[in-house]
Amino acid sequence: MRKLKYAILGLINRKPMTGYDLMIEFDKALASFWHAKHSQIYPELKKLTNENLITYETVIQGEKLEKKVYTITEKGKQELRKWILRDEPLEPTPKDVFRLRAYFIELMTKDEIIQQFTAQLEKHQKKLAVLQSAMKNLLETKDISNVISEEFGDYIVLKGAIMREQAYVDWLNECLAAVRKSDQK
Amino acid sequence: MRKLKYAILGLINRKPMTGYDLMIEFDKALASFWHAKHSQIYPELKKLTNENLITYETVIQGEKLEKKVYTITEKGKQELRKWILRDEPLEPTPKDVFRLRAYFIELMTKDEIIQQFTAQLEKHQKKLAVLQSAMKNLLETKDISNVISEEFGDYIVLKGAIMREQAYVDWLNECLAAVRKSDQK
DNA sequence: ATTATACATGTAAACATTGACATGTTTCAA
DNA sequence: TTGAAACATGTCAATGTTTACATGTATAAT
Repeated sequence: MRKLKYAILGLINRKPMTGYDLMIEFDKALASFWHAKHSQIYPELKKLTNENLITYETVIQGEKLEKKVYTITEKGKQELRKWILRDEPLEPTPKDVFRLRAYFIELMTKDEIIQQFTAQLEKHQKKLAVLQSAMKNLLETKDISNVISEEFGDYIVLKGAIMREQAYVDWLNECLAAVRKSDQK
Repeated sequence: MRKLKYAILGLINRKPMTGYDLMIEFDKALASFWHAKHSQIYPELKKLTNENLITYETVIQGEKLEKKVYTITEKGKQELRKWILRDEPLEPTPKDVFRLRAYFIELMTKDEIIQQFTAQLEKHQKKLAVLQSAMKNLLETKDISNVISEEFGDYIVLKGAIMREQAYVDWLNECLAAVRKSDQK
């Protein structure tokens, strides 16, 4: 499927970047739906260069530090455009270790269940708060009135991330309520 | 992390099973938060056997078809119990190809955006309907009053899957509404 | 009887991803 | 000025996952 290929192609299409820049984008803008380590990014950039989907220009930073600024080629743009319009079947549901633990709830005592779910709830609430503040910032600094724009892309994935986290928090709260009101040990 | 290890251990702990049974469980009961192909399951069963976490008994099905029914050992139970109580940091958000496409929305025209989001919405609505009917069935056939039971485990993960799908559907609807009401090409 | 589907178990190559190893420069604050 | 953090690029081994290869039995319907 080469999904990383398209993630990189899409980012470089937005604007020319180095491998390091890509790494930062994966950790910031794309963090709520994608991730890649630099050890995966650099070899993929080499591959994409060999396939003539991107090219690079070496730029000197300061005195002698070399960096490679990658730009998408026409061929790259064509492939990216073809990919974005593909209609593929729904992916299998993503793996979720906490749900796996939750499924085997019979292995815990009531106190342990409450402790596990509370800890998870706190983590997701924190994450939700971060996303909400990112949204506040986005709405203050960016114009999202144009639906066919990078800004609108930024907006909808952030909105989606918030709704997903909210659903997770709601679920954890419902589980906790059900467990707390039960009259078992 | 050996997550598959614990998924298998947890399932075999619920009741003795063959590799084939596990495969079916991954596709049915665990489908909303885990998956594994038989090509991954059989080698892992061998590994767990070598580690003395499970043992098997060969059973003849019909005339000569041999199947291996695996049972968890005391050691296996101990490791499983230790795992379920671990407090680990939040996993990175799962990858989602549709969100990746959505992020690069600037590559599409308004009509293409509507077409893409509508297709995705239909798929998630179908999935949601399947989950809801599974829930209806679960509530009719199982007693979930005991919070420390396999049935309650089945219930909460199904509930979580429904809430997650509902959030996805809501998100897609919001995106579509925003795109439709915009007055661009 | 035949045939399709489900049951049943494996291996091997390719691909995707992570974690560790490896190195060096630049910038900014104390 | 010195030290930490950020900038910058790579490789390699191990692990995780998918796809394809490979084989055979049992069961239920036609």
